[in-house]
Amino acid sequence: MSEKQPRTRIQQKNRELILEAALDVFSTEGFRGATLDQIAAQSGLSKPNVLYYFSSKEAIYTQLLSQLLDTWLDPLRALESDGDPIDEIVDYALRKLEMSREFPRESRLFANEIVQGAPRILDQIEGPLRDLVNAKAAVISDWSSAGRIAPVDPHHLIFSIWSTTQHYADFDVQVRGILNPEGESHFNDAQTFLKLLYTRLLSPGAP
Amino acid sequence: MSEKQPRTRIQQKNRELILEAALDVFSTEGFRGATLDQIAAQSGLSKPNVLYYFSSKEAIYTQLLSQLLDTWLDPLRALESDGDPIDEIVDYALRKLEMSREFPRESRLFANEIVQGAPRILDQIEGPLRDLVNAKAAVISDWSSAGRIAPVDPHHLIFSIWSTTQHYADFDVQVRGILNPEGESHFNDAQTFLKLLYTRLLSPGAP
DNA sequence: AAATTGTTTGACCATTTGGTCAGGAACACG
DNA sequence: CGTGTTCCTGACCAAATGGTCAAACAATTT
Repeated sequence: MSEKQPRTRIQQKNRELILEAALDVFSTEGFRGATLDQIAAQSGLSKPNVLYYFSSKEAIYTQLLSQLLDTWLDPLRALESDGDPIDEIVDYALRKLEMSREFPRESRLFANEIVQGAPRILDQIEGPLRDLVNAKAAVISDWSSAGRIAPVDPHHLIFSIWSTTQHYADFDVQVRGILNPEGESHFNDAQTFLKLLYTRLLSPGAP
Repeated sequence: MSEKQPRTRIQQKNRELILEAALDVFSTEGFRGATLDQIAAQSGLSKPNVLYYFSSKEAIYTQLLSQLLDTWLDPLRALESDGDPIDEIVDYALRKLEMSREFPRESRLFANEIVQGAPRILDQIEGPLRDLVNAKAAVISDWSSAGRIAPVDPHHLIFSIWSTTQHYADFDVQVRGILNPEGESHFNDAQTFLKLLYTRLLSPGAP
């Protein structure tokens, strides 16, 4: 299913060039909106040359997408049932926020795909992603019924972590437009805020 | 700047038909990804006829966008400094969630535009939106320093409300893919969760 | 150096796309 | 009814787009 793996240095290098350029383009234009000419220009290669390394526009896109999905879930995988529940969840949120800071293009690529109906990733969502989420939701659920954190719906907790953290990558323009200063200090404020948000939510207390 | 207003019933009706169809198409494909043929087909009119009512693809899009932005901020406008602070904020979040349930296409249209860099709405964001947010942030800030709610960064509070609520419209496919049941009951669960989230965050207590 | 294999390109193609236009059909109204 | 206005369409166009291909160019191997 995936593209044949590189045999020469040139192949290695040019594939990376293309994927890098394609990430730029797809993440800001979506699949349909992106053009091979843009990707070619951005990567410094000619269009036929791009198609020498990838069989089609779609091949580049799905390659990017499948590469991405795996890394994307690492922060959630790292949530362990051993540690302190609140720390684990807060840390998960902060790790996710960090990914938004480090890899905003990847986040936007994903956002574009999902907003537009996830036409070429739906099975990944209903398969592996769903399983992972259910597993971790079970862990949280256990913490909850053991009284170690305040009761919450674990699925919606996870959704809220996704949305609040990805927001800083996906809606970056909006965030910047409202907090006019150019500085990136708002990521620190976001960190503080999220720590607060989930600590207060989960600290045992009210029903 | 806006299209001349309708003079006949036919104009009225067909404009609405077009905008309705265009909302469908633009919200799932983004501006570049959408085509006039799709909009024409969806609206049941011929392509030249669509262009009889709107001067260009872009004209349809910007019309939709400017119409939208106004209604979109109503829930925030309704946040009053009079009422009980926590109720006001929780109610705001619930109103916003309700909009995600009622107008998911509008939410997705907006999401597409922002994710792709807000090329034709940036000034609206840096202008009116920014002003409104700052005004309401000031209100929240006052509540905060009066000790009526626990201290929080008001801007990031607002961002978190936007993201958590819009998530249910914009990432609908993902949400459904994970909570496999077809039923829409998850909106009720979301409501409960958000009520909890913001009540716990804002109830005076911890630093 | 010749032969083989891998890389790059200019020219080309079919289709799609946003948009135009001349004229016809439907409607309004005196 | 007739005449002006609004509405609608088929035919058309130029540009953009995804993709192909034969041939030129480099690298590598023998």
